[in-house]
Amino acid sequence: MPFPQKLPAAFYTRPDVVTIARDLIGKSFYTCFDGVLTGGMVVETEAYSGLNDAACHAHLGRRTKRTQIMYEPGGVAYVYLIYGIYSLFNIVTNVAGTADAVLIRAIEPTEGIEEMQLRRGLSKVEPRLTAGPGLVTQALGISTRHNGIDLSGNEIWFEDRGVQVPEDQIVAGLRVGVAYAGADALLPWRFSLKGSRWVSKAKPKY
DNA sequence: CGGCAGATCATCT
DNA sequence: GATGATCTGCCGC
Repeated sequence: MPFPQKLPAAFYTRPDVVTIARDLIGKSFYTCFDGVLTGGMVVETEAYSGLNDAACHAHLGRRTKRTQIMYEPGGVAYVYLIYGIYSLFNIVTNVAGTADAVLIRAIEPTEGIEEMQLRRGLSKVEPRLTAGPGLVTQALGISTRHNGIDLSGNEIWFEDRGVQVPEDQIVAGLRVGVAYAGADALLPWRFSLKGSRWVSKAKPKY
């Protein structure tokens, strides 16, 4: 099979959001706005499930203006503003009517590094470039105006570039910033690439 | 390096 | 009216 290959809709519509979050480690994440290509390899994700996950915005089928996009078929973006400052990017997964999503928390930069430095206001290439969910979106030029965008298009998409990540190189841990979710905060639904300096430094409150 | 205050606003109660 | 799937800068060690 020739690489690179844009991830097909079938990758996102699978039913297990936790599996999808794990599978995304090692895939490539790109944006191309006004002919400017930026991106890198996904090294950290978190899974959120509409069913049985109090940390999910769409917990128990909650439908609000903000969460409605999560009920679309897998393969579109869910982007929302947090703390009035940062846009967080998620991939909606599973079939229509379900509300699962994968938060992209960190990437290892590979394409358009200078442009990403410009967007982040950094003169050096360091983890602060893309190691965190609010930083990835800044570096890639993503904001809430991209909420709902289709990942089969040519502005925001994911690719399989043939990178093989062995199971034992993927670390499962607690999600960050979801202490409000009670027992569900203990779900090991955060995945990261072992040893990568591009994984965010944030630590779960447990 | 660790802890903490502050930024800033769309969304939801 | 309160809060958040965050990040930065400042302060003290």
